Formats: sequence, C-alpha cells, structure tokens
Amino acid sequence: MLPRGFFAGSSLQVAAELLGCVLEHDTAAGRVAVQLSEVEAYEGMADPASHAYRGQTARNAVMFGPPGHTYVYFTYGMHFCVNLVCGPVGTPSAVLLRAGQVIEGAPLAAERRLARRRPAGRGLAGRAGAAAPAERELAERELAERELAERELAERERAGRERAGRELARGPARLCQALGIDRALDGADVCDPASSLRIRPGPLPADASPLPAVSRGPRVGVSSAADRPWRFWLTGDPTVSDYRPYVPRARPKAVSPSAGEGGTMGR
DNA sequence: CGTGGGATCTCCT
DNA sequence: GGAGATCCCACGG
Repeated sequence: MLPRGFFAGSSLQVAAELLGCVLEHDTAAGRVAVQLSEVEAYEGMADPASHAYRGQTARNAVMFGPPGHTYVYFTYGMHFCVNLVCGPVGTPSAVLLRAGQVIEGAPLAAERRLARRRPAGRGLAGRAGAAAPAERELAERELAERELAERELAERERAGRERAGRELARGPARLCQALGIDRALDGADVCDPASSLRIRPGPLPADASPLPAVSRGPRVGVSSAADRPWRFWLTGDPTVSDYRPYVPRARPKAVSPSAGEGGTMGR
C-alpha cells in the first residue's frame, strides 16, 4: 500500500510518481489490478481545466478533502473517470488515471467491457416444431444467418482478446470499466488496506534494469490551459491512449421537421 | 482503415 | 440550454 504521505505533494509530482504503481479493486466477482502507464495532473483552483477551478460542488467535494481518496466523475452521459486526490485538505488537486496494463483479473476486466454491449442475448431453446415447407425454408435461412452472425461475433471476440492486453484499460473510461469503478466508489480511501480499492507500489524490475523513462505533454481533450504539459506517460508503453487534442464537437443538428422521414426511433 | 454519430450526467451561463 | 478531462460502433472505401 502506498502511504498517505505519497499524495501529500503537488499533483504534478504525484502524477509522475504514480506511473508504474498498481491500482487494484476487489469485488465479489474477483480482483482486477492495473499498472498505471498514463496520468494527468489537475492543479485545482490554479487550473482552469480542473473540475475544482470554480470552487466546491456536490460532485467534486472529495477533491477538497484529504489526499489518498478517489474522485470519480461521470461524463458525456456514459463514462466514469477516476482521479486520486493530492495535497493537504482544502487544496483540490488531483491526478486523473488515464491508462494502464491489466496485470491481474484480465478475464473479469474483459467480461465487464463486453457486458455493456451484449444485447440481452437469449438461448435458442423451445423453437416451434413442424412447419410448412415454405416456412421451413425461411426458418432454415434465418438459422443460417444467425449462425453466420454468431461466427462473426465469436471471431470479433477472439480478435478483441488478442488486443485486450493493451486495450482493456487504455483510456480513462476503459480503465474504470475494467476495474468496475463508478460513482459508488467516489471518495474511496486507496491508502486503507481494508478498502476494496487500493493503490500499491509497482513491482520492482527483477534485474537492476533502469526504470522506464517518463514522457510528458499536453493533456488530452483539454481546451483551456492547453499549453501546460501535465500529462505523463511511460515512454513507448503500448497501453498509453491515443493523443486526442481538443476539438469542439458539432452541435446536435437541428433537423428540419418538414422532411417527414423520421420514424426509425431507437434502433 | 478512417470517420462520424450517438449516448445523456453535472454544472454553469 | 450547452459544453465537457470519452469511447464504441456502423459504415464506406
């Protein structure tokens, strides 16, 4: 376990030192552990890109509390991201965990990431028996199509597993998915050995090989303070997320209602 | 392989 | 009412 003092410094210092450390989460389903490869520092009141820049709200309250706790937020209507709070009480700085390597519990992590898109699959049991010839042909064609679809799905899952080693926790929302982190874990104490979510030092290299180099650059998707190089990552690590500079999203287009095409609602 | 659309929480204007 | 510290899938070439 990392001591609470580890998080006493500035988010910039803590961010660099967090690389290589391991975040692990125990649930009834088992344990998933992720070795961090990419993080970003957010300097609270002094940082226009920080959620705490404009002061305390219900959402960001834990950022203003003691260090060594999580700040988990929900964004874009579907994703969670997790931060670790730094600095003394009252200084709302934090480090966003952006990516890592799943080093334990990869099957569980993969299952979590597949679960969200599984469309409530059902078994094929209990099909009706004898059918008229024309209907039977139709049914056979449907069956063939379904088998094809299932083969394609299996193939995609296999290909997915191949890349899984570096894709499972690549990006802040994927990292949360893989670890099973949501708002219920907001405020969790990662320095408490009794906590289900804990941070510990990374494994030391077996030989006395040099520690991997750390690179730094601008933060991902940040529009304000884009000049500050407060993103840190392990140089050359394949689990580091793709760099996406800030691009304003196109507004939801106001479709002209007169073109009566509508009607295909909700897939 | 590159690209565009979609999902829909929380806070701020 | 709108933008954001995003990711995934469908689609066309």
